[in-house]
Formats: sequence, C-alpha cells, structure tokens
Amino acid sequence: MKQMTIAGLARSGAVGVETVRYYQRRGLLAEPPLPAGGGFRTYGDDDVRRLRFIRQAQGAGFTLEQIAELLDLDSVDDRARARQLARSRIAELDARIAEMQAARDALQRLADDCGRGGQGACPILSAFDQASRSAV
Amino acid sequence: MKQMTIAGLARSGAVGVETVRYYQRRGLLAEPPLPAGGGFRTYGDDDVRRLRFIRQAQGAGFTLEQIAELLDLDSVDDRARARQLARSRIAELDARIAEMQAARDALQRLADDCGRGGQGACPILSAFDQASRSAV
DNA sequence: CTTGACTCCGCACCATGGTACGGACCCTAG
DNA sequence: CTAGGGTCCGTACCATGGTGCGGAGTCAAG
Repeated sequence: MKQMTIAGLARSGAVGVETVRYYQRRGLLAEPPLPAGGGFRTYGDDDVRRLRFIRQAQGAGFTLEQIAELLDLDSVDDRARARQLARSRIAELDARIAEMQAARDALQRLADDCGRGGQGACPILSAFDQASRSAV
Repeated sequence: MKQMTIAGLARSGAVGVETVRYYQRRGLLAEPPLPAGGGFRTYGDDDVRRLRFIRQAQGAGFTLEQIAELLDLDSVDDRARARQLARSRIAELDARIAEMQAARDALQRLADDCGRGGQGACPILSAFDQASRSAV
C-alpha cells in the first residue's frame, strides 16, 4: 500500500494528471482531503485499482456516466439492482460485439476480395451489404 | 432506383436531416447539384447504401474520419492500399472486441457472484481485477 | 535557503458528432 | 393563388471526454 501523489496515480493508470482531476470532478475518483498541516493529497492502491477499472471499462465502450454507475455497484448493497444493471450492460455489450464482428467479417471479405486478382475498385460497400443481409 | 429528397434519405438511414447535411459537410455523402431550373436536390439508392454503410461502420466503432477513408477504398483502385487499410482496421476491431469480451466476462462473473447468496456489496472491482489477470 | 519540480485551483479551450434556429425559397394540395 | 410543409444555407449551440494555462503554494535536493 505505497502512497503516492497525483502524478504517481496518473502514471499508474497511464493517463495525464489533468485526466485524474477530471475524473475527480466527475465523481469517478475520490479527492482525498488535503493533509491538515498543509501539503499534497496522497493516493493509494485503492485509487490505482479504481482508475484502472475506469480505463478498462472505457475501453469496453462504457461512458463515464455508466462507469460511475458501475462503480456504485461496488459499494452499494442492493444486490438485485447490481445484478440487473450488470445484465443490462451485458446485453448492450453483446449487441456491440455482434456489430463489431459483422464489421470485422465484412472487412475480412473485403481484404480477401481485393486480394483475388482483378482490377479496379475494391467493393467495400457491397462487402458490407452482404454483412447486413446475413446479420439481419 | 426511386429518387427522394433529403428527408427521404434521412428516413431511410434512420437519422435526422441535419445529420445528413453534417455528413455532406464532412464529405461522407455527396451533395448533388441543385436542379438547373430550380427545385430541390434528389437522392437515390446509392446514397441510401452509402448512408447505411456509414451507420453500420459507426456502430462498429469507427470514427467518421476512418469511415471516410473506408469509403474512399470503394472508389480508389489501389488494391494494395485498400487491403492494408482493411487489415489495420481488422486488427483494431479484434483488439476492441477482445476488450469488450473481457468486460462482458467480468460483468457476467459479477452477476453470478451477486447471485450466489451472501450480503454486502457486489465486488465489481475484483471481478475486473480477475479479468485483467487472465487477459494480460 | 534557493532552485526546480510538483501540487492546487479555476477557468478557458479543444475535437468529435451532432442538433437547433431563422429567414428565404420552392412545391403541392385545396 | 394561398397556406403548409419541406428545402437550403449559414451560423450557433450542445454533450462528452478531455487538455492547457496561469498563478500561488509546497516540497526536496543541493
């Protein structure tokens, strides 16, 4: 549990100091009180974990508002609500993953088609047309 | 090939008229010339396909700038460049899909853990800790 | 005990992806 | 031929997720 100052926290989450401060303003990270006799705020492992969680969730496509909600789950003891929220996020993720898979497949098809001889343009629009026909 | 006016195009892509105009400003959609003798611009199936493509690609997490680049592939005849671009987008998508899968699994674990008896908070942070340990 | 790096704080600014608004024009139905 | 709804165009505004900046205070090494 080594203590650090805001720059250390930022480094440990691979973000800028300003970003940490922004998350604090948004209520995603706590802003510890200034030490009584003057000095700087200090942060510990909990803050590091929380910051890393935020970045992971963001990478997974959650908005900061949704992340705030998820973080609340950690401290709230309404398990039913937590489960429900988790499930709705899972459904959301499943939908986006499916979309991205379809796009991936379309691009793959495009790369393949562009590979097989022929001249002229690569038919990206038709590659995606196929994707929507098979997906929907 | 039925012609339509901008509102029809917008409807066919489930976006607002202003959004179509925004895509035109961004160069993602063409702005057909005004008819010589006065009147309104008309749009056809090509525009509809293009607009739908934009929405699909956006759903797959591409930025409008990347989408513009993808659309260029359709008309450009540099097949090598097209293939390369497609492949780099595929790699990008694979990474984001993996991230989203990890988040999905973490949320699933959370929902499960919250389900199995016990009281108190749901350990969402530790659910994600596990995700990063197994993923990295 | 000075110098340089870092903190604290507020406020301004930025990019992305739209959304809204107002006035002029056009087109069609009644 | 007039009323309504849609188009056209520029410009302004919005939310999200940051990024930068200036000035004052603080801390640690030399």
